[in-house]
Amino acid sequence: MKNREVVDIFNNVADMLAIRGDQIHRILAYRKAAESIEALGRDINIVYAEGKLTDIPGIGETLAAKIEEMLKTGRLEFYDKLAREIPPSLVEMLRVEGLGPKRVKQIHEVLKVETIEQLTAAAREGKLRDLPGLGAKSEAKLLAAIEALSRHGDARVSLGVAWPIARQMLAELSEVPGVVRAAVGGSLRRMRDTIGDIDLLVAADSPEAVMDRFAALENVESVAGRGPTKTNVILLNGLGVDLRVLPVERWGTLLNYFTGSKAHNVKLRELALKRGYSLNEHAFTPLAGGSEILCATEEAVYEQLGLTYISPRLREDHGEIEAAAAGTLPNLITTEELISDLHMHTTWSDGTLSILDMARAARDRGLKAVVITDHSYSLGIANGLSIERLREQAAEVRAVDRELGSDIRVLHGTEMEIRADGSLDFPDEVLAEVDIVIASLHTALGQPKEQITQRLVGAIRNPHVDIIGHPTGRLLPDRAGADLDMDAVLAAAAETGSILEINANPARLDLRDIHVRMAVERGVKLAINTDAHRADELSLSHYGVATAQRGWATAVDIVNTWPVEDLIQYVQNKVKSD
DNA sequence: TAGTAGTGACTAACATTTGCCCACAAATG
Repeated sequence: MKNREVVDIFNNVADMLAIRGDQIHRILAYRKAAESIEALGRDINIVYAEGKLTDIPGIGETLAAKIEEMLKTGRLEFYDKLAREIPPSLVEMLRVEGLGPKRVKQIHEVLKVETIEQLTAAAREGKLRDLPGLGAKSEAKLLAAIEALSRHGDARVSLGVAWPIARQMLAELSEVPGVVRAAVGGSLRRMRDTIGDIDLLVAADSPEAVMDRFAALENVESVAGRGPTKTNVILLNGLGVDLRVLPVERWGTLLNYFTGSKAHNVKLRELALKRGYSLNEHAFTPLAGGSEILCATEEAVYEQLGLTYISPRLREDHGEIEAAAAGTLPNLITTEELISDLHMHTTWSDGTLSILDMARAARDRGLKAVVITDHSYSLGIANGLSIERLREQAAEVRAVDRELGSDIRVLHGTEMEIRADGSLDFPDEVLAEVDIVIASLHTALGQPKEQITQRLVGAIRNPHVDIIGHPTGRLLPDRAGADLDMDAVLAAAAETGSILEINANPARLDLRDIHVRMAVERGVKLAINTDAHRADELSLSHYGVATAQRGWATAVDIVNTWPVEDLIQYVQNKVKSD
């Protein structure tokens, strides 16, 4: 059984318990366990084999025993028993916006409705409006919500899709008279790899004008709710957008609240209570009575709590609050610190620009070094290079390097295929001729864990391979990527000094945040590369930086901050030390 | 249910807005 299945079962159990009306803390225990396993980054089977299940936050003896049962038998008796009482199809009904556990229970008990289909029929027949607490309006709203669910689902979109939309909306709201500040909040500000909805915040004294403009933006399909301080809309693409407007003197608490995460907020508010304040999005209020303490900046919010400022990228309740209290937060990598990009393509394979044009574009962006890394021949669909063409290309790269002089170093590399059988496209003597070797998986990503892990570890152990490109091969938001044993991959990289890539393309973000953090903890070096196929894709590096930040990475962890001579020295040492 | 203190009992997840019905459920971070 995989992590994902354990997570799903625990989440389903939590939903079933909620519908049944169980005690809140029991429900929370299952949710917390599911979240912890989701953020684990390691195969739960391995953690179990090590006897370390109860080391996972929120897993005690009872849940450890349940995990053991699932891993050993593939089933959970408690879940099966619960399913006989609360049909799992009722859990599906919770996905309908506007339906929570109480309503689902009520509808199930009174009308014997068990599925979304039956719910639709009941609503069409006008049976819902007679239930206490519901009316004709709720009935119509539920029908619309069911329709929306079947049209868009409740899928998340990738960061790269949400970010430009949010920027555009923000720009338009900023133009409204009276707007002092406007910002993105939520998971988008935290730069999670996928986004469930967009959260926007505005500082203004009179919200009405802002709300009007917001509701009238051209990509807005419908207004789902509107009050004096809060409006939420659905975009044409199905994405939800929330807008919150407060006066500027409350900006710090507002921004902090609306950035989240929820778990981070709850922890902060608990901390506030311990220090004698109630904290909400408006202000700190002394429990003993007295006037509010307003925070115009987030720095002031954290200071009031006795914490150093915490970057939005870290706000997941993954230890950042404790680190801020102890003053041990890392000095996170920034985009400005990147001076090289080690992975890009040209017309020699599937890129759109010549070597010279790519190098110039990189130079114009202020980079000090680039590595030209076109595909190798077994990736035929991308016009991969043969040995002969690779050698021809080397001459052109050297010429471009000379032509551009001291402004930028242009190095020759390759993005070489790791073939399905684990062999590499180029022999060692050819690899020795190029400056930087990236090895990547593009095919047969569905191989069994053992096999694909060995395939990647084999490449890591080749002394000529310097970087592993987009290690898992995932594509957001839907393709999961290779089922790698990340413990084994990181161990091999740590041992050999191999560099793992954080591919900055927002459709990849691979390595992902939790694996970046594991790599940083184990001293594995990382590279933030754009994998650009066009000039404008060189600007994607900030997504990679955000991912690195979410993994608590600092400049020393990221080889793109190093002077290029140091990097060349580093990869040459790898060959020598073999 | 987890965690803690202590081997069975107790505590623990914050604070809001909105809609719709007329007090509460749902949704938000």
